[in-house]
Formats: sequence, structure tokens, C-alpha cells
Amino acid sequence: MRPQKIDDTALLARLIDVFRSKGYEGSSLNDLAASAGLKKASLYHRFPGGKEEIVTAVLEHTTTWGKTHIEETLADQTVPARQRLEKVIDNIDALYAQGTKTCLFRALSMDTGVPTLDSLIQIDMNNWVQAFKTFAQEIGFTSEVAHQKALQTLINIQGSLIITKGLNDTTIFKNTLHTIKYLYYPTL
Amino acid sequence: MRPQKIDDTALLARLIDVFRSKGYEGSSLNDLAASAGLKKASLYHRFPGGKEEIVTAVLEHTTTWGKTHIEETLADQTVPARQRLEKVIDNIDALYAQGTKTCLFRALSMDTGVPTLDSLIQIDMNNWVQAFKTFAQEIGFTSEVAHQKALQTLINIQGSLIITKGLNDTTIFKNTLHTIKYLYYPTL
DNA sequence: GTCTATAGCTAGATAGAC
DNA sequence: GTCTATCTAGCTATAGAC
Repeated sequence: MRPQKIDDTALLARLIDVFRSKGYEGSSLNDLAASAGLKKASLYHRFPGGKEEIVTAVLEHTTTWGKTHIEETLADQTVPARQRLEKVIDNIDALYAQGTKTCLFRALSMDTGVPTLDSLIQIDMNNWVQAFKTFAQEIGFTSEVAHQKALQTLINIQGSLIITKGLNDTTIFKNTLHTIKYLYYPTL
Repeated sequence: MRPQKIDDTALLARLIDVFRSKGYEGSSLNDLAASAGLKKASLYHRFPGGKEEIVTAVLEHTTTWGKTHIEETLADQTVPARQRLEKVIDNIDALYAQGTKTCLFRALSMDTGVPTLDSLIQIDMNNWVQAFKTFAQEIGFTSEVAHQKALQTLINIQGSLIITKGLNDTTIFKNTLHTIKYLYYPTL
């Protein structure tokens, strides 16, 4: 067997970047292949189901990223709570490259004609909310308040990414990320 | 001259709806024409510059919407300040149809290959920020605090729209809109 | 596993009848 | 002003050589 030009995880990373900058319809198979240094036909070898299989794989890869970098990190009882939260914020900062890259969920949550996407995104978002909510409950907030704080966390992240892109000012994302820990530790 | 099947403002309203649900690349001229009850060639008669002229007109229409429903409403000294803010929040609630419709800026701020779009969106967003900032200063906040409140207003709107869509739960948008007035009147 | 070549289709855009 | 018909370019997807 001939060796792969690019391994699966590197390939997925390239594909994610294309989708989140151009969206589903805006990303052609030529775009996707080119960013991976491959030709269209080679992409079909790796993903026989075509564009739909590619975007599904990309979303599933994002799901596992969230499981380790958000959910497990926030729930890791061997680390002090505040330190866990700061680590997660760092992870999110890296995911969005300090606000210079947009969110894959946002890029893929348009009307695409691929009904599966919406439910995959919904599952991921629910997992994120649940992770932050569980964390907030652990440090003493009631279920209801914890839920509101979790939602506000995601709202701040997504909203600041949009405004950062629109105004072309990454300090907005940076400042918003910085305020998130005060949602959970108001007395700091 | 033959009568128009649909007048300019109604036409623009239909076109906006297509763009904000499907994005720029996802909206084909057939989609756009069909939603207006016209054929492609008729759209070219109204917008000789094609898709780029259509999307530009759509964004300019949104700019004038913002001028009247946000900027002028917030600055209207003949109305009590709190009442102006509540009116603007109502206008925003209507614009996004209680959270069921996504934001045009968000839909069009992907990598489209149409460089004009980014700067049009940036101008609109800046106008919105400036309008809320001026309002916040008028009711007593310092320039720096007023700026932060204006940014947080837009972040909450955009973020809650994304999360509302992702989780398929319009109560999130409703609740977030409801909290915006407490940004400006914390003692309420 | 990757590639070239190509099928079949739909996109954006035009020409010209009414 | 709207339409049908059509052009070209790009799209997704496949076949088959290496």
C-alpha cells in the first residue's frame, strides 16, 4: 500500500479550517482537497461518502475535542476548581486562535440541506452547557443559576467571536474570555 | 411599461430572508428569485450587477433599518431614555422574529470572496456600537464603561442568537433580550 | 493511496421574445 | 418588466491508470 500524504488527524485539522472559514456551501471539494495538499479523487478515497461524510467527520472530531478539552478538563477532580476553569479558558483561546478563527458550529449552522448537521451541533452545544453547568454547581451555585451561567458562558464566547470578526478587533474576544472566570468567581 | 410583480421594499425583504438563512454561497440566484416569485432573468433586470449587487443592496437596506430603528430611536430626545431603550429592544426582537431568524451580518461574514461585504458589515456594527455607547453616556456612564456596555449588548444579541439556533430553544434569546436593559439600569 | 480524465449537473450570467 | 432559452464555468462525483 502506498503511504498517506497526510495522516488522518492532520487532514481533519485542515478540513476544519476550510469549513469554518467558508461554511458548508462555500467550501468546495477543490478547496478542501487543496488545503490538504490532495486532489478531489483522493478525498473521495478517504471519505467515500463525499462532502457529507467529510463534514460529519469534522464535527465528530470537534465533539471529541470538546470531550477532552472542555468536559473532562472541567470535571477533573484531581485539580483545583479555579485552575480547571482557567485551563479550559486557555483551551478555548487556542481553539479560536485568540479570536482570529471563527466557530465551526456557527459556520455550519446555516440552512445547508444536510439535516444531520443541526442535530450534531445541538448535541455538542448541549455537552458544553452541561459541562459548565456541572462545574458551576460543584462550586456552589444552584442548578438554575448554574444553568444560566453556563448559557452566558457560551453566549459570551460566540457573541464575542462574531463582534471580533465584524469589527476586526481581537481585543474584544480577549477581553470577553478574560471576564468569563468572574461569572463563576464574582468576588475575584 | 409593464407593472412590477413585487415592489422594491417587499423584494428586498424576501432577498434578506434567503441570505440570512442560507448565507451568501448557499443562496443561489434561483433560490433568491423563487422566494420573490420571479425568475432569474428578472432579478438581473432589477439588479444588473447580479449576486454582488443584490447582497450589497440587502446590506444597505439593513443599514437604513438600523439608522431608524436603533440609532434614531436611541437618540430621540423627545422620549424618556428608558422608554427609548425598551423600544429599541422591541425592534430587535421583531428584527430577529423572537430569535427564530438568524442575523444577516453573521450569515454574510464568512469568507465569501466578496471583499466589500466585510467593510459594509463593519460599518453597520460600528454604528450600532456607537448608538448604544452614546445612549449609555447620556444616562451617566463614562466613555469607557459606556463602550463596554455597548459591546456587551451586541455580544449578548449575537451570542444568544447562535445558542438559540444551536440548542433550538427560543427562550434563550427571549431571556437575553430581557436582561439587556439591566446592563443600562442595574438598579431595576 | 494518489492521480488524470471525465461524466452529469447546477451555478451565475446573457440574449432576445413578448 | 418578465419571461424562455442558452452559454460557460464550476460543482459533486466516478472510472480507471499508476
